[in-house]
Amino acid sequence: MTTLRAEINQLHAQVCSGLADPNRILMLYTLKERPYNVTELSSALDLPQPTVSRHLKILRERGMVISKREGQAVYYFLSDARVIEALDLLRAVLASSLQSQGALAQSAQDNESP
Amino acid sequence: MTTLRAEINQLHAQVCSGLADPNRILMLYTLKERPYNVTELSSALDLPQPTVSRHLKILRERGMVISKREGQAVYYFLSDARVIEALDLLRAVLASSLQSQGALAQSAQDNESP
DNA sequence: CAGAAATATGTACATAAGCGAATATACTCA
DNA sequence: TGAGTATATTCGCTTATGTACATATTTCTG
Repeated sequence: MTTLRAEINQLHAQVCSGLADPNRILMLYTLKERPYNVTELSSALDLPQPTVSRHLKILRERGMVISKREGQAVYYFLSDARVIEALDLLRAVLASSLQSQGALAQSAQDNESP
Repeated sequence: MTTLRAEINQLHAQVCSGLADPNRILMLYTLKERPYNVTELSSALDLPQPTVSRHLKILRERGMVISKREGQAVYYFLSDARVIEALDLLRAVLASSLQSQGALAQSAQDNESP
């Protein structure tokens, strides 16, 4: 299906590419707890303000966070908790993967210098 | 927590970065149905064989697919169905996002040349 | 063992992406 | 309106990533 390819291109361009940076993932997990404005997020994550602003822009353009101005501050909200659900699933995948690798390392060790 | 940051760095490096290319996402969805060898996948997705091989290497290094040699062919298997679950969640996020945008476009149209 | 088939890798190149530093814009309040 | 605070953007640079093409490697078969 050319339709599937198109849908997946959009999935990548609009969502997955938003997860293609560790700082952005960290931001999403941070915003899961409560909304932050840029300065708060900047100091909470110990990242330069322009860096935070740039990443937030990327997440906003992809519809993964929502911004709301309150006076001089702009607060950012996680727009869809399912993003966190997805990330948690991927963390579970990672955990399994690490466990498998560990098991392999173990069996390799068993076979070491026999 | 520096621990959270470390874990998320690993999550990104090992899993999320594997999803940072539309062809790889397409490959994962394809392998969800059944195992494919490189040639089959290459022709099924209409991608050059070296391209497919390279992407598969990336997915394999991240533990997202498993390879098994059968004669001259190397078959690739999806290693963890939760990757697909996560992608489906992200597709749902995308769908909601598009719907919101659509609603916004609609209300913008309502306010058009009043 | 030679040749074919399947897969992996090396190289070169183009492009995308992130970052630091500086600067611009938006908003508030005296 | 002008200073101060918060946020966004631009510029220059560096690094990372994907691809095409050619080639190497592995495995099977005769």
